Amino acid sequence: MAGLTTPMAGRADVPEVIWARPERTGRGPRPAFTRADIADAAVRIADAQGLDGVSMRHVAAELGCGTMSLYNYVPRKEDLYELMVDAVSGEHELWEPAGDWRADMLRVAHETRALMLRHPWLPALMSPVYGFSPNALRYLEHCLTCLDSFEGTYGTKFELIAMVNGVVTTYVGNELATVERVRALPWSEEQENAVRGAYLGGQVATGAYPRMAAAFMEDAGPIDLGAVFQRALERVLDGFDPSR
Amino acid sequence: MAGLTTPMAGRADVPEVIWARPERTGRGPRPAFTRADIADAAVRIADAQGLDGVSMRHVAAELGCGTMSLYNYVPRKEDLYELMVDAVSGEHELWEPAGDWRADMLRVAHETRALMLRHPWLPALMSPVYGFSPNALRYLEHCLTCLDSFEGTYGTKFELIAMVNGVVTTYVGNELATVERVRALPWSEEQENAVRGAYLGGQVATGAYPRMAAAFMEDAGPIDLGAVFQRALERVLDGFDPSR
DNA sequence: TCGTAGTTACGTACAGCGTACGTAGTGAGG
DNA sequence: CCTCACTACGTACGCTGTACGTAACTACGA
Repeated sequence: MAGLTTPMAGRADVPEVIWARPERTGRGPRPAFTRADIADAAVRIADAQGLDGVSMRHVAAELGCGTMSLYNYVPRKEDLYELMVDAVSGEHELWEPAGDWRADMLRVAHETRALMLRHPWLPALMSPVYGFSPNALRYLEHCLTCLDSFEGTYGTKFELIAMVNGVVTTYVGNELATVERVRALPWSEEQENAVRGAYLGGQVATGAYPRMAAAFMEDAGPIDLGAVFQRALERVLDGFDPSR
Repeated sequence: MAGLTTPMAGRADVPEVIWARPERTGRGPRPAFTRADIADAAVRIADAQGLDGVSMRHVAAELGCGTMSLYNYVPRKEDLYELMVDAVSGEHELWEPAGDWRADMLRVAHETRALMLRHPWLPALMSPVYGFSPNALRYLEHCLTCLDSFEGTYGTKFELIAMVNGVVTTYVGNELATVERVRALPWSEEQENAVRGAYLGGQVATGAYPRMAAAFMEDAGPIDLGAVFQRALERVLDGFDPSR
């Protein structure tokens, strides 16, 4: 019933976790690339040209093989994304926790932010990808180790980790979105800001949004995204901290 | 220098906030549709077929006009998305706050969750879209009104609103991702879960992740996503609450 | 009153995408 | 040794966003 197609080849017609499939089965000519080769090529392209540059054709070209050959390694493009996320997840440093879960989780969060700033396409892939890749498991275990000193069930620990990761992804995602948008648009940042600022100012000036108007009066200095990030983290951790 | 092309028509070659452009300028034949018509058509398609169904061709067909006619109203597809987000943002009820910012923000969050469950494509559009559409401004002003009883600067209020919205988007996004993924995949949910569970169980059984293994031992009941959402919100608000 | 300029409408076309399918060649297992 | 699972990859299909050109329409300035 399921044997009508080639049994092992990764054609997309049966559920599959890519990590459960062995890289090499023995039969046939030996594959020209490893999964790591493919992931690295895709990451290289995404780092240089953004996520839009990651097409099956481009990755294949980067590897120097035919487009369709990629499908021998990766049944669907979604799996290529999973490979990419796993590859950069391997960059997480897995240090020995200091024993203070609050400080340790803060450190994890800041390192994750740095990772995402290094690979700006990562936040966009964090939500859709949910497979537990090898490096994701290692990262999760590391977070749990940081929480050894946290008094609570594993359920609560998972909720803490999910919350911190969610906040990091959201904040860095926003941080990057503004930067990337500016870089992608065919006109200058000044033009963009001028047009949007003029529109927003005009709207607020109508008097329909009195509190927004008051907020504009109050705000003076430019916002420090790093400080905003730090405050957000502190508050989230406060929400889990029974001692405060 | 910028007058080489048609001055007013929304061809994408100069920065522009779609909301600043008047729907009708006077000259030429009167437009066959309003922006609301277009937004509604797109929302209808997205609700029925998901965000992938929203292509310029499909929306045009739903409206009963040629594909390229859409570009008279919407210079780029991104603007169509902005129209969609604004349209459903109009569904936010703007009630009179009770005066307890914590309770009021909780209510806002739950209503936003309901809105997103009604329009499952919304979380996916929340991050990329950052324009201050009319209904987004109304929503923001409403949140600020809820925070009248909150002691803090407008800067802090904005951070609170951003945090709550971020948490809602993230959580509902995850909630929906699992549901949508199951619906989109060509095999059954049981098959999917069996395959992924077997893989995950195998990994944990290797002993490489002792805390993950312990967590699996502990967990018993199925997780109630609504309760997880509620707890996350409470904790986030705790982080902003000086009285706790 | 009449041109004309600024619009609307839309067909055609292009480059790019993911990927189904078919075929040819390779090499280990029964 | 034969067979069969695998690798490799060219071709092709249906889909996408959208640049461009043309024709019809209408409000405004002269």
